[in-house]
Amino acid sequence: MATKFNCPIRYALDIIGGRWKIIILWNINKYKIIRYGEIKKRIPEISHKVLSQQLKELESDGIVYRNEYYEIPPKVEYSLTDKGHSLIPIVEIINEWGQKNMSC
Amino acid sequence: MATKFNCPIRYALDIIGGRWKIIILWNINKYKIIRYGEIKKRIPEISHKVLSQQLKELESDGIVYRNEYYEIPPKVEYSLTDKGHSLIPIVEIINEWGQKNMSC
DNA sequence: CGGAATCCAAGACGATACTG
DNA sequence: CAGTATCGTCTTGGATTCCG
Repeated sequence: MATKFNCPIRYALDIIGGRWKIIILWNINKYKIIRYGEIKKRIPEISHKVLSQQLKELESDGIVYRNEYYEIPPKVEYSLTDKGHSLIPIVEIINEWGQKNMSC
Repeated sequence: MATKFNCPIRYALDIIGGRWKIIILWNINKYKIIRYGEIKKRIPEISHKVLSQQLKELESDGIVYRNEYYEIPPKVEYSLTDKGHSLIPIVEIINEWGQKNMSC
């Protein structure tokens, strides 16, 4: 997969460029360990289907852990991998820029 | 428009979250002043229409200047505004992350 | 050359229902 | 509760054309 990209910035954007990825990382980092339903509650605009998809992609890119408890009803917790943690400075700098430039 | 968002990170993502925005900013910053056709040449995968759209959005968000020379054939140069420059640290940190994590 | 407008295809998304 | 699958909709994007 890495061979798809000739250029580092495109590799990075392929991982974090998804419409909700930064917001999802932002929330996982905030709560450290967070259940699926809790993420959904924090990001109401995202649909069930899309949230699942994006989490799956983040997992397969090695950004988040998925910890499944084999219970009924199911319980799944998400948290950041080391690679995921290394993205947090990006998330934070984007947030800071927003704070400085949002006029309200 | 700013009132659309309750949260800084969403405001920021609305501006830079577009599929090609970061790549476009990356290129404008690299050349400081760059013509439309030159951007197109640097990002061959983006179509004429989409590049125009994204540039227009970046212009209306106050990120890039559009400098039109009234000639035939037309000549249009793009450059970063101050607000646009303030986004460069974000672009660079994303690039750095890509360099560290791209395995090739 | 850069941009607007058109038309059409591809794919993203939401809603829903079903499973363990 | 979390995830998958299906389906219909609707946005997005590409190709093309025309204009200044």
